[in-house]
Amino acid sequence: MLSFEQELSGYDIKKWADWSLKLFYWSPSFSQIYSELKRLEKHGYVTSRTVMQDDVRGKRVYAITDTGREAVRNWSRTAPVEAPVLKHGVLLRVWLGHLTEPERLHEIVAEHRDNSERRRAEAAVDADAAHGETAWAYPELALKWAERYHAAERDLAEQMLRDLDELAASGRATEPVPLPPDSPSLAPRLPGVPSTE
Amino acid sequence: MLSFEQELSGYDIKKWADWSLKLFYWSPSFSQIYSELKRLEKHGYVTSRTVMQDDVRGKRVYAITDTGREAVRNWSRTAPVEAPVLKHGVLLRVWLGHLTEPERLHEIVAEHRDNSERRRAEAAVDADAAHGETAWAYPELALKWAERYHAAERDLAEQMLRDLDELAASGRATEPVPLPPDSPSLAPRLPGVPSTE
DNA sequence: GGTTGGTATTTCTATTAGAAACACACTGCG
DNA sequence: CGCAGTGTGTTTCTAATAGAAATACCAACC
Repeated sequence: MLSFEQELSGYDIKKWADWSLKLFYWSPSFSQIYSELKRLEKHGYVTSRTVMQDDVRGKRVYAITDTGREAVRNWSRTAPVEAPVLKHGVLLRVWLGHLTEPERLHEIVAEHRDNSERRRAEAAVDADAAHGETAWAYPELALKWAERYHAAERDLAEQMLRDLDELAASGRATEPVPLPPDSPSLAPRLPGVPSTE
Repeated sequence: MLSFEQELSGYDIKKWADWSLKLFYWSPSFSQIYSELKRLEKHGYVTSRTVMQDDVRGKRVYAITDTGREAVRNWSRTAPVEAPVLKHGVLLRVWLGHLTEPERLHEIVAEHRDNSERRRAEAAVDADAAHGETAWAYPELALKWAERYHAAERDLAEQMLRDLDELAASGRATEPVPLPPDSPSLAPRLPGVPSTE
């Protein structure tokens, strides 16, 4: 992110990542960002200086070095093309469809479809904001890709709803045994169990 | 995975996850699987027994308990619908397009398009293998979804290639300064630097 | 005057990945 | 026969990453 040639603090990076990077990559945690910046500086890939905001408060901003720029450029050009990593909780629950009543499963997928459409619209707004700025030509391409990606995700959910309906109509959907009203529950966390005793 | 009612060892789970779950979720590591099975057993969600394969060697297989089945069922029905997590290295490199020569970027995206088509075809084969088995009705739906997902990913890559060509034609693609032949390199790891001194 | 919210960073714990080591069985090959 | 390679099955170690909380200070708002 520093290769865009602006001085950034750890906090700046987190905000920017949440806003932009998040559309096609996970946004790293604060602890990750701050420790990584220190490591990058130790290796000479970035330098830092303290900017005073008033008499008392300062913040540390980082800038990329020539070494760092060449290193990240070299990475981007030569790293192997790897498969995207996906963690799709909704699909996991479809895969485990035998656990859920067909109507509830339908609801879950429908909610995902609606969320996808909302995310598509958000990406469209961001892509418009970047439009025309030469400095943001590539980020704009990524945003346009994100817009289409979420549209595809929405359509895939729509098709899944049809598949689920068809399965229910065919009678091959196995209804699970009903739960007692106060069944023990895993916290909504995946894939493990809560670490609490 | 144990809710499919088969006794499985940690090794079985890893193999199955690599084969099937991987299409829409990450496949957990061995260390994660084995420690999680122990924790699940401590909480009473699974039980285990040792199966002797010959006089010397045995393996530990796990089975879900009633408590465990109700817990995972409850999770699947009530967990909030969360956004899928995506880590798309190729898109990250497009976003950082100012670092790479346009021709090289084109190659990277083209390779990703080809990989997506290959993965689509693989999912199609697996979906056929599951076809018709009532016990695998939901996994089959997930596989069909994966097939369409990879087709969409392929098409999005194709469209990205057109966008890249258009950007290059417009002259707004900023060619990076050439690298000296022996530039320092980051290991192909993201987003940090290698931890070696 | 007190609450809320934003900036900015550190620290702690838990989760997860990844590699390696270990042990044994089976197969193919010279 | 010996032996390399491959697959099953599990454990252990280290590193990476997430997530929450704590700390501070300032500004805006009621």
